[in-house]
Amino acid sequence: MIKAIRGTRDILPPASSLWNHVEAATRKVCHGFHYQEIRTPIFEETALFARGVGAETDIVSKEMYTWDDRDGTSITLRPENTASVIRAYIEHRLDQIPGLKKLYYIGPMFRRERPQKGRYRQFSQIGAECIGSESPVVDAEIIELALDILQSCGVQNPHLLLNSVGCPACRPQFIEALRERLQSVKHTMCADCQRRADTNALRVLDCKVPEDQNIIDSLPSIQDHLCEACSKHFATVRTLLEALGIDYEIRSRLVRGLDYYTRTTFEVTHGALGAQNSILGGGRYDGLAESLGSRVPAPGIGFSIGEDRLVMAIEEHVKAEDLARLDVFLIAMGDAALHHAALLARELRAAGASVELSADHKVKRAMETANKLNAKYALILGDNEIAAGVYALKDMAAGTQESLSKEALLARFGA
RNA sequence: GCGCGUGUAGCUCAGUCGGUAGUAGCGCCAGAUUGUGGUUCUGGAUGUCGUGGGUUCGAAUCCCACCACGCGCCCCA
Repeated sequence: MIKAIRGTRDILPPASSLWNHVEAATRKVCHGFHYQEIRTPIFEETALFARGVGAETDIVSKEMYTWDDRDGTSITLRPENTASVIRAYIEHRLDQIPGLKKLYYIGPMFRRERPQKGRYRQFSQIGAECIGSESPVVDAEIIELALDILQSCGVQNPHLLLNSVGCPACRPQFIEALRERLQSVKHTMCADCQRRADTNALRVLDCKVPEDQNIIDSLPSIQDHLCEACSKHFATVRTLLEALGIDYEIRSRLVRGLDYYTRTTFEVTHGALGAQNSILGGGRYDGLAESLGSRVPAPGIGFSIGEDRLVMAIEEHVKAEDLARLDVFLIAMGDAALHHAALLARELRAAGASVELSADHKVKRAMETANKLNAKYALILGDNEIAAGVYALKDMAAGTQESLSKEALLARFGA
């Protein structure tokens, strides 16, 4: 048997209704903030990600699905979408269009990692980007958007972590200070940290080994090394978030894995997700456009939500079965009734109801099916009803049945 | 990519010291007289024991490899 390949999966009903629920809620919230959808290709030239995400990152150096096209061009399935969005922004000269570019996307991404709970090789991200402004107002707003999406999808108790990673003017100095300090203490740390101290000093801050935590707490904080402009920017973001009533935790150890981030970075974690407890990550990327070869600057900020993880976070209390609930199981008895029932089904659907027409001839069998499908109502249409000009509507949960005129029936479903 | 664990019916699982698979539960199908489900009762179907090798007279059981999933590491959504 051929099976879905490692790290990919089928999303079947009724679980797929959770995904629809999440995506519908996202679109609605995005509309409220006047973000509009952008759809970019799921594969791009490899160079886009190498330059955008950073050739030294794990994503680019070992996790991409890459192959050579027939003309020799190196092609890669997108591992994330921000680089593509900025590419589209530059390519189509969106900077020439008035106003800030506020874009959102929903779609699959690909990374060749070891699959785990909440980590797949094909996974879906919901993200948004606001391009064209360096203002901290935009930072606060996009964080608000991100949290609104989570909330409207039904995520309970999201935890917002906030940091600033500085800019090309101040971050190198911080890294230097960090590296210097590590030289004197790294021999007391775990093997991984000793390695990171030389290769990627920022990563030491992310270490989860309990014995290392005291040392890490004593390391220099980037908060103390921000330049004046970054410091002011960050202070304004915090003030705005507080004005919006958004709770956050400063996590000066929060460093992100993508090279393009500057200034504000943030992450949302959620319990009950296991080791992959990060549900959302984002940040500002003021230099990304230039590093992709743009002649015009395109400062921006964005985030992406792991849709698989988002669904996982809500499936305990948002029931997929209820989202895809069948309203009416329509039971027709006899050929005359069947003709009648098909037309009635059409009217009920027009009124907004979810309707299935029974294929069973025996009422008993049809009722059994209605029960198994968890229909709200069984609607019985036979010779008796046709003669009397009424419809027998049975409430499956209550077990009660009533005779209704067509008008009363349609009114029941909001027509 | 590394370490640990798991893999038997559609699902959850039992299976002794290696002796040729279970009346198991749930689900599914069919019945219990003619237009009414859920509870109950009766009957029934379904397995390459993850895959491929090896050891053995004999392997679901022991060994090896591979695959998939889970947990952790790395890293990240």
